[in-house]
Amino acid sequence: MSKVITNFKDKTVEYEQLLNDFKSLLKKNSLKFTIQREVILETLYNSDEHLTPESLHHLIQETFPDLKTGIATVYRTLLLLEDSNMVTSLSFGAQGKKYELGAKNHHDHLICTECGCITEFVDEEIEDRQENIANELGFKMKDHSMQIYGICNKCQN
Amino acid sequence: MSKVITNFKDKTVEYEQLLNDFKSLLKKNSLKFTIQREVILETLYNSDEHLTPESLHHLIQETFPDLKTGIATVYRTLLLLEDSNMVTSLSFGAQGKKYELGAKNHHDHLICTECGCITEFVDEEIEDRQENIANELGFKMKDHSMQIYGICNKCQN
DNA sequence: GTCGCTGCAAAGTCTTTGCAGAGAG
DNA sequence: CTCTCTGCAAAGACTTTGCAGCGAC
Repeated sequence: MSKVITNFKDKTVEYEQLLNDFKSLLKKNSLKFTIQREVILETLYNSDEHLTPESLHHLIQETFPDLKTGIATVYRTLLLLEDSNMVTSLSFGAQGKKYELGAKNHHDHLICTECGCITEFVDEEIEDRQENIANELGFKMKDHSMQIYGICNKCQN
Repeated sequence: MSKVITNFKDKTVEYEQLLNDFKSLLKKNSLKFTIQREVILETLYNSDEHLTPESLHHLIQETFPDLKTGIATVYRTLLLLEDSNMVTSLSFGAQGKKYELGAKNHHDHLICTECGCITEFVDEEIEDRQENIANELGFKMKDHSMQIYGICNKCQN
């Protein structure tokens, strides 16, 4: 049975925990914990959306108008977070990537081609099959992504 | 049981057929059949690789040195073919898209993160589940794509 | 204090577009 | 002939990089 994930962040990862992970990561690599990096992590955490670097940047500017965060820092931090597997990126047909927190909370995506909205879900059956397929073909699986494109409930009206 | 697709093009779509489809498509939209468009379709057909616009362009320049095909025409034709569902594009983590012929021969992809090679496969079980999941969530499915990332057999050595 | 980080702007990529001449129908 | 295509080069969109001053540790 597949399961729609509506509030997985609250259930599985507390912000405190996330922040600590981030700090450990930074310390381990002799990197510095800056206000910009914190704000980026926090904004990603508080957003239910899948954000592009640009939309994330806008959101930060709105939420923290006093902090002049440059788009370059957003890009740099997203790369850092992605390399550390703290965020995952989705590439779409068009241009640009969208980022979301939490590779640990694996899930796949239903993407509406009308309004661009994204619904997340997990299906154990598919997860298992993917692993099996990779094995069958001599592939050492590291990750996977699945997108279903279609028209969401709202847009069908 | 999943199935690796090794030579699906030969088995399912003849080039003649493909070319005719393309010509019909063009005629239907009052577009013209040009040598550049033919060469692009033919090169896509003859290649087993998933091609980027740039690699396709290079390949064409090598194969048809007399024909000065511009990269812009390659982009324009790929967009045309994609809009008409004659080719499908894959977006990767990095930048750029790769194109392949034949939306009709649906299959998913195993992508090696080391060498970038792509193995195609079909798994009925997953195909069915995807359809079901979309239905369960009130989604009218139009298309889907699935990629498994990992390390291929060769690169494990 | 040191050394990494930031914002800015410049430089890179990749892709799209405008245009005048070429070519398909 | 007409109207679309093409190649070229310029423009655009998105992302990365260099640098000088700033700030975490």
